[in-house]
Amino acid sequence: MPRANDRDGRERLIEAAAQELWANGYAATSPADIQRVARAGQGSMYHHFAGKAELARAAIERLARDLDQELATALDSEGPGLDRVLAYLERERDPLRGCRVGRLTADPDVIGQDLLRAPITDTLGRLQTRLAGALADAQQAGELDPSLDCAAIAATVAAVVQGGYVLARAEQDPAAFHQAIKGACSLLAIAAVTPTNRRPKR
Amino acid sequence: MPRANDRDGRERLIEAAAQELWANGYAATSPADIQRVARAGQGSMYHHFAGKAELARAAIERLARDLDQELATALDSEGPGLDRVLAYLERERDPLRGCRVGRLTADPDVIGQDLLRAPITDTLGRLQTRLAGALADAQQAGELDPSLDCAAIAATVAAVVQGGYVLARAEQDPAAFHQAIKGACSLLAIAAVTPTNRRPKR
DNA sequence: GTCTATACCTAGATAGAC
DNA sequence: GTCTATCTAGGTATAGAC
Repeated sequence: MPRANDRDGRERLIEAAAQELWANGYAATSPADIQRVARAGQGSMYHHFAGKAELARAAIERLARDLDQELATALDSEGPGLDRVLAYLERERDPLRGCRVGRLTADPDVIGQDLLRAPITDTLGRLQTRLAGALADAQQAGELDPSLDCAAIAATVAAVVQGGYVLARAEQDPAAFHQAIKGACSLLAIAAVTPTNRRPKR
Repeated sequence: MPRANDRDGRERLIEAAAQELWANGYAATSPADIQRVARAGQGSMYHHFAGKAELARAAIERLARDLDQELATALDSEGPGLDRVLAYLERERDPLRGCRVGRLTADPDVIGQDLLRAPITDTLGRLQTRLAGALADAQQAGELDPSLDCAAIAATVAAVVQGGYVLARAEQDPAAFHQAIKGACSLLAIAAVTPTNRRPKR
């Protein structure tokens, strides 16, 4: 029975693979890298997993599950819908590290294998569903312009975060990420204070 | 002197490398791949370039220059500032293919070598400068809420596009990209129609 | 400039001992 | 379960002929 601070080899391999995938992506991560980080040998890895792809699958599911749980905590909380969306945008992050889930979409080997891509599709899909729900709450409460398409705004909000990582990595400067977030918040603020009956009914 | 339709080996190598980098990224692109696409041998490639990194450098500069020129045409045109920003957002793209420049930020080998990263930094930086300029024009013309920080909104707009690619690739569906764009356009539309004197001067 | 041959290393995986 | 040895293919680069 595995203990928290003395995990068995299988668990160490999954966590090492997750860490390497986050840092380097799939193509640039080799089984040897993972074994070194996990302090496990070849035999151990190939005993627990059929190969690189299967270990990556477990690691991606882990990364996706962890992020999904964090987002559930952040977004399904109590409080006004708009506050939840803004809190998501302003969540503490390490911009230069990139999104542990979104960054894998750059890897053709990941995108091309349904088993590897599915956790990514799910997590980013659930994120957008949560955001859209919070935005709908905001509209219900009269906090947000009711003419807006919640699903579209949710996609925009998720995209700003994913794209913010891209800009920050391109400039090697976290400020680029924060700029993009700031702009998104200010646009939402305007959509929030706009009178709901700005447009005539016909 | 090279002709357009019978380019020399060097040119074919650069274009093949650019194509492979766009499709697969740096780590997953091998010299052999490039040679096959370029219909060039080992000797040819190593005659023209010192190695994979140098060829990639030429290819990334090519990709970045081409995109930069396209964006200059699209964004430095005549016309109202806000129209130019919306035209940029609605530019025709292949969402599943990803951004030829932005996608390279996922590659640690690219981000980690200044010579490979510089064209990416430049092109995305110039994009944001152009967007900020168009937004400032819009503010000058009274088309856009003057309380907005143009640089921040420019970063947001650029991020929505980059992130839209991520979402589309995650879902393997171009609709995800278009949703994110649609939301951004509708937020800008609200910021556009908001009266400029909504906030009292003091 | 381009070709072929060669070299060395790593990726990825298997086999069998313990 | 983990270890070591081994294997094949491919990545990356060099050498020298043409």
